[in-house]
Amino acid sequence: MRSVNTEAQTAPDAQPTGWDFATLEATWGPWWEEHDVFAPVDDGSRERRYVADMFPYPSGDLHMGHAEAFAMGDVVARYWRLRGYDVLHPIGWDSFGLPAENAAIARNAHPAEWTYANIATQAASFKRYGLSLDWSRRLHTSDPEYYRWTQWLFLQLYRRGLAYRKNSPVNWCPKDQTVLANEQVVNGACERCGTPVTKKALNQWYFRITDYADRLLDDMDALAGHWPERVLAMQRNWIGRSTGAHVDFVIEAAGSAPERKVTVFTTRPDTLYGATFFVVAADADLATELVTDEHAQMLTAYREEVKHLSDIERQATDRTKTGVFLGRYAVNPLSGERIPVWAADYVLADYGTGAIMAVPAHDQRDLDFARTFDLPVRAVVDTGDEDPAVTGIATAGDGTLINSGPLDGLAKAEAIARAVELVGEAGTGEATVNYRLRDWLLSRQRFWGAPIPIIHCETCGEVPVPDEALPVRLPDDMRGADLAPQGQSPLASNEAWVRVDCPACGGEARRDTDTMDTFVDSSWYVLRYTSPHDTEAAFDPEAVRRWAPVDQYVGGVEHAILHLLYSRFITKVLHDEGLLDFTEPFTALLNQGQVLNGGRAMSKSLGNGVDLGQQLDRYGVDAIRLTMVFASPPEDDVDWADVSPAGSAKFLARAWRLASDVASPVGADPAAGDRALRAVTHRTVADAAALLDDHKFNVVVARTMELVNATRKAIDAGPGAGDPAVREAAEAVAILLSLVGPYTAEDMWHRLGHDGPVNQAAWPTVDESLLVQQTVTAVVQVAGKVRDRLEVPVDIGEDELRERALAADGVTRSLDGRGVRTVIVRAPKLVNIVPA
RNA sequence: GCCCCAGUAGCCCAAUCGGCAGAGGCGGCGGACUUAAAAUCCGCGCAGUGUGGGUUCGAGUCCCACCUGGGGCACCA
Repeated sequence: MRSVNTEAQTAPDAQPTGWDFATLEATWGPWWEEHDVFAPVDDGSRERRYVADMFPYPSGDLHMGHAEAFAMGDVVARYWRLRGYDVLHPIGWDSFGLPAENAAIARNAHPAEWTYANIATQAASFKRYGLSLDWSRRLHTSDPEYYRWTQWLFLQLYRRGLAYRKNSPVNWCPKDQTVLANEQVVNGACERCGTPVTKKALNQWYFRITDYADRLLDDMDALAGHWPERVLAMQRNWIGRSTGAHVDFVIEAAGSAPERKVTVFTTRPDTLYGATFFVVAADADLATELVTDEHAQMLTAYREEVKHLSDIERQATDRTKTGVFLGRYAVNPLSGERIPVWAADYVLADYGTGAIMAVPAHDQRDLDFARTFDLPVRAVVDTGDEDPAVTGIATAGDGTLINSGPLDGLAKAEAIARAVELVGEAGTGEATVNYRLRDWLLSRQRFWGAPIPIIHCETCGEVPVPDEALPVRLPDDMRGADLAPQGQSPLASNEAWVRVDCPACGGEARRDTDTMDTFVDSSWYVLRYTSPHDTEAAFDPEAVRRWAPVDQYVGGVEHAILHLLYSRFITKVLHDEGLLDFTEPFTALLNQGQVLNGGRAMSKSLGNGVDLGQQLDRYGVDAIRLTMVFASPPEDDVDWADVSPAGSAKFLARAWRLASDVASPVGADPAAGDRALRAVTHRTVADAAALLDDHKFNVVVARTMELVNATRKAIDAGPGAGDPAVREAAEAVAILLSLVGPYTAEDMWHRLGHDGPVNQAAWPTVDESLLVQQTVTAVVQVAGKVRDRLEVPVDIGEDELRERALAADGVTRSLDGRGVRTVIVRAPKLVNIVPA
């Protein structure tokens, strides 16, 4: 059985000699704070870089996942500082949200109490964790000074027509008693609490993110190579652009119902002649509008039935198709054929036009429906497969058009183009594009969020709260049971808060009582970091120009769509508003993996949780950070059962001891030092830079370990502790180690005789001449197998190397009299002799 | 079903352009020091790169097919 680290199984280890992490932490933590080491200078003397970690939600204390993510971000921030950049590395809290409200209800408190207590705990933990953050820019999205500008942002979108209210069936979480955005529904369940989501017809606020679908998609080209490919793939998938055509069908008059036109969206206009029936979404208004009196009762009953299905049930793909005939007929605009109109729940009200032409021969869903209700199936593309009417398997591949009048004989792609032309000429259709992406439902019926800054007036309608009246503050007299979910926002019951004079007419009016999705808060915070104390604007355009966009963003892949898509959208809106000169907020993205234990995510129910605080107590901050970084590439998961924080501590102690052993004075000229050790030092530093640029932090640690080993050997069994090359190596170790073990590295740096912070040291200059080797081992292969090695000068010529290789003992032995067919020479490293 | 990513030693992981499969660590084994242990130091690599083909003088690396694991999308017309 696989072992799992748990508190119960771990007996205290003895600490490695000399190195005492508790003392180092107590010494250097306060010293960094006192000397304000990590705030950017922002005076333009150095090139600026902006690195941000996805800010935390203040639920309890920091956990192992935070420890990993922030360790990664800090490597980048510290590396860039060493490379001479002026680095902005801020911290803040995503401090609105449901957990605070639920805690407040349980404890009869105000959500702010729980929230700010947790923030204080987390802030203390962040400081202990030794992160190189600029604390002066700290922000909390639940501060009125912040959410004032979130409300301002809402009004920008409102004024641009990008924020609107509509009545629509929306996702409703019965447990949390609030609506959810599409992005927050995972497999038909609430992303937060796992409760199956139901549909509810409500009037809700939306952001028109679909207007930006094309740009969100196309601008990803610029992110390729800098963002993880899978995140881009997920966003592409989510936006789901599909090209096709709108085609108008006339629905014939029937009884009292007049003739009317209904448009469908199809990606396969080539199959128009194969449409044998017509389907509208059962839950769309269109269904009730079309149904004849005779069939109305059937439809009502069917709609009732559909309404009671959960999303999970409705989406089961193996479910038998259901639907009702509406008593009407649609006319095919090309063939003139009359086809029956049905309502069914497999057609979605909010995708395309909520109506489709059904081509059962070439669409599996339509075929399933046709077979259930015994509707005709007519193949119009000869794909070479068997007849779908017989097999029950729709054919979607390429083929030759048949039974299709003017399209007969064309291939699929040609037929699509021709069909679009034909409907275009007839004035009954056109090419179009459709998206899976839906508008962003942002209103929430909960308390702990930024109130939507709209006032509802009977005379004037929707009136935006004037900018100077912002923020619309949350009342501070609501607590405990006042906040209990009740199907509408708790704010609605606070009459004193709701009643307000209309800003337009002065008459009696009421505030909008919904609050904003917390993803609105987090969609713009990286802009706020550039001027967090600005009281005149959401952000100072000058400051944004200096720092933004974020050069390196770090966070978990769980936000691959949600937060990242929303931030990209908001950035584009602010760009269109003329407030930003860039259109993407995050130039580069790094997704750190998860921290697992025993192959599974840590969880209470599995009992495999590892407490960060206890790990820090036991091994020290540096050892935990080092363990996180060294375990694997940043984007891979770390399994705590597979790693050894004790081993990390051992290495840190080993590195740290080097500093005390160095016997040459500060400034000793390394040129006089041992060349072999110097070559290792300079090679390591040069490689580390390339590896860091490539985010291979685990390899940087491995290379640092090598350098430590080489230095140890030089002290004990080489030129000795007094050699200046040993000092040079130890200083390089301190600098490299400062990326992941800041306390240990800082102490080393000072023991080595330096006064300033190690993170303000310069990245060591690499002496290229030390990287050049005099001789190199050339490998001699016979038929691809290594048969000999030769020490040769690096600049050996091809001919000479060939001769020496052919004369090599191993070659003669291996050839054993056989002749030579070809000799491939790659001077100076390799010769491959191909025998005859 | 479609789309992405990954399979290297008992384990975590390295391996610029296709060029000696092993840098680093964990574990294991052996040794030095010790009355003993801890700590420290030294030494030892045990797999031929998921499978099968292909290209090449040469493949962990490139191509094709497949297997396994992880993730995303999925009644989206």
